[in-house]
Amino acid sequence: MLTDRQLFILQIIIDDFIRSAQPVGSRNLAKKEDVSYSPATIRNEMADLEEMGFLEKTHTSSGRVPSEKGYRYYVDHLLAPGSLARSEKTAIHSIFTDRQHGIEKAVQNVATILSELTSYTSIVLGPKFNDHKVKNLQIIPIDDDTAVAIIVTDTGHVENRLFSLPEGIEAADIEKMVNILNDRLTGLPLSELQRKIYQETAELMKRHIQNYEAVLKMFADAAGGPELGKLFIGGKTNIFNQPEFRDIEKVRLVMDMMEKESDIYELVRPTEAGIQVKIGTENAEQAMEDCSLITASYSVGDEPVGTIAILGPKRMEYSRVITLVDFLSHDMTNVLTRLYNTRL
Amino acid sequence: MLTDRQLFILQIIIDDFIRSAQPVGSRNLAKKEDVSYSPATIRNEMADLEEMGFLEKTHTSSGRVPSEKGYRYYVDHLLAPGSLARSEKTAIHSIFTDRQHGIEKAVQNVATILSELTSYTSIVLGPKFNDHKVKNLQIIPIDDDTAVAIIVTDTGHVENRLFSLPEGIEAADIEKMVNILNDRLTGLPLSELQRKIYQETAELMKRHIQNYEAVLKMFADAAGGPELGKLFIGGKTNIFNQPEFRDIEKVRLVMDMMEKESDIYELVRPTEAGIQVKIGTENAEQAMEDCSLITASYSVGDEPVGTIAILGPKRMEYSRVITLVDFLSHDMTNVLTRLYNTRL
DNA sequence: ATTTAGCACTCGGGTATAAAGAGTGCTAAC
DNA sequence: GTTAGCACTCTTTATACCCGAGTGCTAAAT
Repeated sequence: MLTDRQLFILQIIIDDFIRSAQPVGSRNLAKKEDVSYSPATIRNEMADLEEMGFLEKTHTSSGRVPSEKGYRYYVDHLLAPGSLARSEKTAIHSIFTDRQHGIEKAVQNVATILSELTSYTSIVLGPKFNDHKVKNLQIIPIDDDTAVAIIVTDTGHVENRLFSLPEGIEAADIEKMVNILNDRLTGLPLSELQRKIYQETAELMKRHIQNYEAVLKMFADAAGGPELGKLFIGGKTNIFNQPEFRDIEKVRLVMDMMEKESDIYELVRPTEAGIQVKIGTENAEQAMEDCSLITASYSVGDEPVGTIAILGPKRMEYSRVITLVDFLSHDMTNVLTRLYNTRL
Repeated sequence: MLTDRQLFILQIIIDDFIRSAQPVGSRNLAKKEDVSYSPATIRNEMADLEEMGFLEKTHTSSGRVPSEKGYRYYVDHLLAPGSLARSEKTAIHSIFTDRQHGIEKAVQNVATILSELTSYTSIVLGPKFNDHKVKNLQIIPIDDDTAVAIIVTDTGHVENRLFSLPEGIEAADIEKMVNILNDRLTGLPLSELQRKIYQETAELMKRHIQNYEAVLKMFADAAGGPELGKLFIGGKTNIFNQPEFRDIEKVRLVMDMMEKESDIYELVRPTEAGIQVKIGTENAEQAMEDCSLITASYSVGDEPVGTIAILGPKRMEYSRVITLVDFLSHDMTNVLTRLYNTRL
């Protein structure tokens, strides 16, 4: 449906626009060394490409600019697979060498480095802990009517929550409870914890502890943690560098969205595995109209547990970013899988 | 040094400029009902005020704009003490009624509500936990060479850190250690924890546990927590509403700063008690040139533990914000002091 | 049947000019 | 001491103008 020459011209136009942010005209295009057609020929092809919806004009006599459909086609069919510089690879690997600070810090670093490497905004959805298994449970009484529930997972992650103690509960009873809980629940994945608390321990507790129900209920409530991981965003202000965001209203739209965690979750919520590219209005979010989002999930074993994403202008360096995000997501998958399996 | 009339005029000019963001001219000023001088008189006074450095012109024949010195004088001498609307007071009190979610959530709410109430940007430096006392210590081994250190304070705050276990340590030894640690360190303020760990427990451990030193060292390292509380920022994008920040470069400067935690810490690091107003270049930070910052510390008992702050344009509603910040900081002090004391 | 050269036309951006509006400073009168 | 009057300044807005980059179309060249 598109001739080779049309493909070639479309590609050059988009490549050029991505670099320059300027509408590209037939004259300048013809001047490039690897282009051997006359401006007039190019104009004709451009007119056809526009008619088919791949290009647009900003006004009647301006050069051409890729349309959303144009970008889509470019991403789906024309992308030259890029490769990473050695320095980029080492930068990425270095994130995970220092393991001592725990997963959170590492994920934070991923966000920072991604945004620095791309000079776009990075979003990293930290791993969810549903699959991680309970290593240890504690109930630490704070005063007469409050206690802290602590859950340690086999990955070294610690969840804690305050909860109310019913009146008249005894320290000895709490100790007994903790023993029973640990005995029965250690090794369970967090996702099943809440469901199994009653099932596994109620019977036993009934026998040994009076008034156990109220405590157990509070503890079970506290155990119902967040389903998703934490969000990290790097390079929030990088959008200011983009010439098409000289307009303060546009910047504001994007900035406002970035402050609203729920919107960002919606954007990067893991859906399918692999790399996804959402261009402009392909994103549900209104504020993303002039932006594109490239997401990749990373996994532990075969289970996707989080997402890394790059948010940039529609005029994004798709090739570079896709290569980078792909590489990094695999790297994260490897590291996390190894980390997790050694602790099984 | 300033006549009453000059004070009066200065005040009206600043009030007006804060409202309108427009340079104010003699003609318009004279039209106000409570002004009974002719434009010419006002012009003379304005010229004097300018000569003294309280006012500035944006160009030779523009109206006057307050200088930094003008704002300073206004804040120090001319501020009409404002009062809060009932709705504002209830909004503030409501932050602390729901205590179940712990201090972090409450502080987060403070930031959000502050920014909504003022439509400026709010910064809240969460309480530091130095004074909070150790309630319970745990060491949970994760695998052969890693463990999590957990510190629970009497306020229900939980600190946790991953650390390396030396080789060949036994589970039984760890249990003994935890017992000794709890026995000796419970009740100590966090700030002294690290220092006292050796002092209080080394002797005892030497007697019962072999190879205790390596573990103790790691644990002591992990206990050295952050000195300051967490930062919360609300309404980051509110600056976009200010007409003097139509300029994308100015916005960027401020936004960049807000992404840099260390800069913000520097800005709101608690210094003296009470309310402080820093206008424009009175702030060390370059990016604050066109902004003002109003800070107030809040305390537990007599000890300041954190800061709340409002960051806005130099043309800020000083009166309103000061009243609000003052009220809120006292409210927080009361709530936290009560909370803390019941748990002593 | 393509491809290309040539040309008329369009539009945005930059510059010059003019007029309007808001404001000042100064002088002289009140 | 206060104020009216006036000349002057500077910004803003509007208008006209030209230039450059680009297009679309037609006709010639390949």
